[in-house]
Amino acid sequence: MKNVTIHEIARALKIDSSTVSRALNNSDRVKESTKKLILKKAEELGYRRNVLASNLRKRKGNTIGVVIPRVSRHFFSSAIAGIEKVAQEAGFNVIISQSLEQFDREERIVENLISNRVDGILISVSMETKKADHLANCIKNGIPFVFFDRHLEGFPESGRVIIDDNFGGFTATEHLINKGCKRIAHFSGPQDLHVYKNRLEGYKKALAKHNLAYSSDTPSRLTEADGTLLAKKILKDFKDIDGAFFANDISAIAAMKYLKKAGIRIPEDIAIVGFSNEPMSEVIEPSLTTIDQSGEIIGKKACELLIDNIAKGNRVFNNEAVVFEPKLIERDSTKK
Amino acid sequence: MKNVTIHEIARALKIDSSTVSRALNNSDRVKESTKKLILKKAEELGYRRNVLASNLRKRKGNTIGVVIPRVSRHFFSSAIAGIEKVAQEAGFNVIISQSLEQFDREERIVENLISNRVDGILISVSMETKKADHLANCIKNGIPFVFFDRHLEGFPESGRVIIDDNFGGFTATEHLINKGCKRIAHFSGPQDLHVYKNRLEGYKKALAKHNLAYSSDTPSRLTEADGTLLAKKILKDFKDIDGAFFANDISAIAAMKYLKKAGIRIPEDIAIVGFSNEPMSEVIEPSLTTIDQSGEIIGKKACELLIDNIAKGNRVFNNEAVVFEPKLIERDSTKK
DNA sequence: TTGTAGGCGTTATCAA
DNA sequence: TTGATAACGCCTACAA
Repeated sequence: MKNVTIHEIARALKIDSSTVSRALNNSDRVKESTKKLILKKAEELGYRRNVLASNLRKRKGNTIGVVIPRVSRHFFSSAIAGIEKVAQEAGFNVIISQSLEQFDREERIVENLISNRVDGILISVSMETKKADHLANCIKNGIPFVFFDRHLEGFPESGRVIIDDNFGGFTATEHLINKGCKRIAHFSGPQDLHVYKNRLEGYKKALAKHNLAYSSDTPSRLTEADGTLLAKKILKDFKDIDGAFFANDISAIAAMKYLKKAGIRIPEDIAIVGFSNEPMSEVIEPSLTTIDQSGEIIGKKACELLIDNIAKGNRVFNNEAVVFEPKLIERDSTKK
Repeated sequence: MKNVTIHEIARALKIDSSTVSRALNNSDRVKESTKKLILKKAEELGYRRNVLASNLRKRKGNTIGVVIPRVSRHFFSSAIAGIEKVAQEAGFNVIISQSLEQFDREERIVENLISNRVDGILISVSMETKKADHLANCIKNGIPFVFFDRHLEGFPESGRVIIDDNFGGFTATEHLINKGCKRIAHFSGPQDLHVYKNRLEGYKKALAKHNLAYSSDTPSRLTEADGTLLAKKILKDFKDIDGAFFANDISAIAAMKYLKKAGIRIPEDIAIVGFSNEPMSEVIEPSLTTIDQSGEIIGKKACELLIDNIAKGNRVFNNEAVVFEPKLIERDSTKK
């Protein structure tokens, strides 16, 4: 399986490979006529630049690594869409990997990206991530990264693009209050992640503002199974609530399914608000009131910031914290 | 930003870099004691193998490229899960790219993968894909690929892992017939793709078997918007149908939403069957009867086949066509 | 068990 | 405008 190289083109044309290289890179230091000749011969021989060799020589590969919990979550797949758009325009390739919410997977992925000499990393950390040695490694290796959505503290070098989860939690909760709910429960996620901690804070703030009692369960991982479990708990331990704010849609929807089967009327008995605006939330009945995070915009912005930092050649990092304001999407699960 | 190389380790230890290389590759042709020494020094210096250089030298990169229409479709994200599992065990990296159903994107992606010298490609083609020059290019460059789900004809070199869409279409349609439907419409996808053509064939076969009349619309791309459009057409041109088989869940669900608003009762007025078993199909009311494609199993099998072919060093390709039988998931949208 | 030497395919620097 | 040469970092015959 012989691969055509610049040397073969050079040999065929009886010129030097360095000239071929220049021509293929469209340098202006090569005569137009020979350039044409070279391009033609390259086409003819089916030449294809060996990106590995080129990157090795240039010590960079024009590649951005993206690390997310899972591609199947709507927020993340929209973020990817935004990232790819920006990256492509700037001539970067994108490598996507999913941690599946597992810290060890996340570690391996980041190690791998470093080893592959990516130019930068966009990351939304897993639910298990508490330490950040793997990210410290990036810095050590001169690879800039930008957090989006789920971030960690302690990285003055790196930017982050997030939403105001505190505001989101506050808005969700106050919406329930405005609808007349008096006993509102909140079901949160891992508190090591700011997104969940802040949603909880926002919830508390809204309660405090309106002088209502606090009623929250221990945080879960907010999977579908967790949602079902939480619904059972509601029927057992939170029997008197009239409103519930779930920290994501997946758990909220699973809970709704269970509660409906148990004869609880939504929103009459319990009004419900989710978080993320998964496509499913529009489909379930009653449709689920939720908070939209506009993943595509966040992805775009994060990618811009990263490319900016890559361009800066990691001298002075742009460690901006861009914060978007999430939007309440009012639907039937709170329509009283 | 100095990167630690094997040479620096060698210099620090006053030995040759080739010994270092051997030690780092855990060769048994280096004394245990020096190996220990080298590993320790490597750790100490924060050495990290330059995968680019290593791959260049070895002329292969232990990487599999995956090309799919979109990550946000349940079938594809489950397929990815299966692929990653198998790939990881075999020590391969996985690069995921989405064509977004656009042929030119798909072409670019494949070109890119070839340029990056991936060891093999797993692909499920876009709805726009009719030609396959880009894949012929893979063969020409000695890169094996395996189709999964959406495949093309004319590649005797490459295997494929698919489901029996004909059977799926037949099963879906006969299910409607068994439920008492007499006038069943089918809404298909691009006929260049075998999956949709075969689902249509299966539909026809079931009708023929039961002596029922055929009633199908021109194929669409089966997006959400298409689903809404199809629902409008049903109200206008297919007013008398009592059953509908959609070639995917996304369009079926969009249609259901519209029909419900228009006062059509499901399944009483029209029974509906989708295809793919998207998570949403379980959530909508009535829950949607559909055909499950078991993405993870397909992904796994496809990846195994590919790795098999990679191992064969593209001498004799395993061009097996593995066909899985899809399963009907009966839900409320056909419960008469 | 270790060292020597050369090359994977490109690109950058210098000289012509 | 072109050519010669070295280097990017690693691996692997071959020799010692």
